[in-house]
Amino acid sequence: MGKGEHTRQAILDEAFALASCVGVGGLSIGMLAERTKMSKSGLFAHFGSKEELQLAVLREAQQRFAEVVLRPAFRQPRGLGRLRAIVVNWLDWTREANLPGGCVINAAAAEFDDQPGPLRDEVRNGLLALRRTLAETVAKAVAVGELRADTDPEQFAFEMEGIYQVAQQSRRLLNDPDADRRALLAFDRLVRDYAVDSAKE
Amino acid sequence: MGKGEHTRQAILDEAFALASCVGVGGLSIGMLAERTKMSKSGLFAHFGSKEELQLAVLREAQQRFAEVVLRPAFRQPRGLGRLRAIVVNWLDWTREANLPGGCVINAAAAEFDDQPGPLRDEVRNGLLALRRTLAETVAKAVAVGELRADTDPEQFAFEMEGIYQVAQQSRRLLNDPDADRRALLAFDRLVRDYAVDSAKE
DNA sequence: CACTTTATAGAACGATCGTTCGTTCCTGTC
DNA sequence: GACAGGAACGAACGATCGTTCTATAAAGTG
Repeated sequence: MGKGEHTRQAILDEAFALASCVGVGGLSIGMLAERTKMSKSGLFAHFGSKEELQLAVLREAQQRFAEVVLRPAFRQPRGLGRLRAIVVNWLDWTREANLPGGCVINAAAAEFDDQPGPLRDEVRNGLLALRRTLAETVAKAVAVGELRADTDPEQFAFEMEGIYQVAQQSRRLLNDPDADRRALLAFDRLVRDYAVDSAKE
Repeated sequence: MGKGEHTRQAILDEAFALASCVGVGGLSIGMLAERTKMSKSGLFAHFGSKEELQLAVLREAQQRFAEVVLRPAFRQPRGLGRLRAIVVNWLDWTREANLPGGCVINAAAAEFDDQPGPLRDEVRNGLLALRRTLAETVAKAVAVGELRADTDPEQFAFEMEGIYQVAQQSRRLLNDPDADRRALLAFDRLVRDYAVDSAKE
C-alpha cells in the first residue's frame, strides 16, 4: 500500500539481518537507524516501542521460515520424501533467508527461555507450531506405510530438532565443515530405525 | 589466599547465576554491583574490564561442568556405563550447578557464534574439548567391545550434543515435562544402533 | 604500633540506551 | 492551488552503560 508500509518493511529487512548477528535482544534503535540512514525517531515511529520491533522481527522470521523451508517441502507428496525435504531445506535456510549470523529463532529461543513476556511467548509458540508440523508430517509417513505403526511422531520431531540444533552449532561455532553431512547421517539413521523394513528387529 | 580472592569468587558466583538468566552478554556491572551490595568501581577493580568478567564467568562455567558432569561419571568404569552417566549428569547439571536460567554455555554458544573475539574463542574451545571428551569416551566403549568397531566416535558425540540441546529447549522453553525421558530414549536408541548385539543388521 | 599493600567507595566522564515532543516535509485529495 | 494526514526529522529527556580518577578504609607485614 502506502509508502509507510514500504519503509517499514525495509527497516524490518535490515533489523532481521542485524538480529541474526547480535540477537533479537541485542537490537538497538540507534544502530538500526544508522544502518537504514534514518533518524532514530523516524524509525521508532513505525513500531511504537522496541519490544514491538522485536516482535515484528520474530514474526518476520517465522514467516520466512515457512516460505523457505516448509512451503517448498510441502510440494512433495506426503511421506518420507517430504520429511527429508524439510530437513534439507531446514539445514540451509540461514543461507536461503538473509541470515548472515545464523538462525534468529534458535538464538532467540536460548535468549528468552527464562524471561517471561511477549517475546518468549512468540518464539515459544513458533517452535511449538514447528514441532506440531514435524510430528504431523511424521504421522503421515506412518499412515502412508513408510514408517512403522508404533512410531512416536513427537519423539521423532524431538530428535529432528536436536539434529538441527547441533548442526547449527557445529557449523557456525565449531566451524565443522562436515556438520551438514553429519546431520543428514543422523537423520537417515533416525529414519532407518523407524522404517518398516527394519521391523523384524 | 587473601580476602580479594574470596570476594572475587563471591562476585563470580553471583555473576554466574545472573548470566544464566540474562546471558553472558546481558551481564552489566551496575546490576551485578547492586546484587552483591558493592560499588560499581569496587567490583570493577577485580576484573579490569567487562570482557574479562565475562571470560571469568565462562571459565567458571566450564570448571563447574567438569566437576558436576564429567568427574562423577569418570568414576564409572570405561564403557557404556560411563557414557550413560555423562548423559544423566549432563541432563540435569543446570539443577546441580546454580543455574536458575538454564545452561550458560549453550546460551553463550548461540550468542557469540558469529561475534569474533575472546569470548567466542573461549566458548568454542570449551565445546570442542567437550566433543573430544565425548568422542574419547565413545572410543573406549568401542575398545571395551560394547560398541561396534565401525562406530564413528565423532558422529556419536555430535548426536549426543544434539540430544542435550533439544532437551534443554524442550524443558525450558516449551515446558515439556517429558524432555528428559525423550532425551534418554533418544540416547538409548543411539546406543542400540551401534551396540555389538545389533551387528547382524 | 608503624608502614605498605590491597580492597572498596564515591563522584564523575562520555557514550548510548529507549522514548517523547514539536516541527517540518512530503504525498495524495478536493 | 489550498488543504489534510501521514512520514520523517532534530533536539532533548532521564537512565544506564563501561570506565577512570582520587580518596578512604581495611588487611597484611615487619
